Amino acid sequence: MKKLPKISEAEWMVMSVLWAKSPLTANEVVERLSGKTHWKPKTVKTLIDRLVKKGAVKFEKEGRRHKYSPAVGRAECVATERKSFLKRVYGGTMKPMLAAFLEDADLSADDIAELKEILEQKAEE
Amino acid sequence: MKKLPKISEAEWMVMSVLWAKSPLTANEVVERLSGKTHWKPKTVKTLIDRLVKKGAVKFEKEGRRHKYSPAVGRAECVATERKSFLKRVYGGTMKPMLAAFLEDADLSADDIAELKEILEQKAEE
DNA sequence: GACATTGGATTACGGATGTAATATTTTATA
DNA sequence: TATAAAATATTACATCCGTAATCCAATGTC
Repeated sequence: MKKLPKISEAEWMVMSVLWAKSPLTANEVVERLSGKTHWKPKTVKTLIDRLVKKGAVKFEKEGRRHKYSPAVGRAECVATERKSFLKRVYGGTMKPMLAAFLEDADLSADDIAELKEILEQKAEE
Repeated sequence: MKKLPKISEAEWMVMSVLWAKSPLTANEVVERLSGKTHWKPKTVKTLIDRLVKKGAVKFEKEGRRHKYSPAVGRAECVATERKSFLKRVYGGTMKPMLAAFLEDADLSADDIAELKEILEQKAEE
């Protein structure tokens, strides 16, 4: 299992748009971020460059433009983030944290049903 | 609601020991961290100082020693962290993230029962 | 009282991050 | 073909973070 680069808070925004759709040009990324952030285009470009340098994003030249795509999977990054979060704030134990999340969450009846379903399936294992 | 200082990864270690017990002298904090980390005492001192400067830790002088205590609650900090995490990786929607957590988690039968209980109570609201 | 010890205060330093501006290279246009 | 427009590459810079070392002040010791 290859190891994932560390993605900063601001960089996550960029990765999110690329995970949603790719490949994209730098400008397309900028567009998709406007509204969500107030970053100048140059800022976005810097973030993309850093992600490329870290190996989290790759690109191919299409004509003379670059088309960027994620080089790492969203699921793995999320899992990494989740573990780091857990370790930091809950010392690694899942249950208290899940309890806190569930209590806190704003869930529809359907959501609740679905989550219960998951728990029931786990109970059977 | 006053706003919480941002606590870095290394600083969380320090906060954790102070949340577990306080007040403590700097050296007591160092002791409680040894084993968990390889930090030199000076490093721990720096972290404590930074936390004081941020307003996350306070102290009173006992003779020439300082006795340090948390100035912010663990629960609030955890909640803040949780929200930041959520926003970053799931764009703020709870359900998919909870589903991922639950599916992934290694839970005992008791844990599952307790979590289901929470969901059932929520369903009644 | 002089000196060693011990703790707190100040300073250090490289790398990461947020937030860009400037410079250079391509490409399109007149 | 000279120049403007656009895209990429390079550079900037303050702050935060990890990781300490050094300096100073109070205390205990001889």
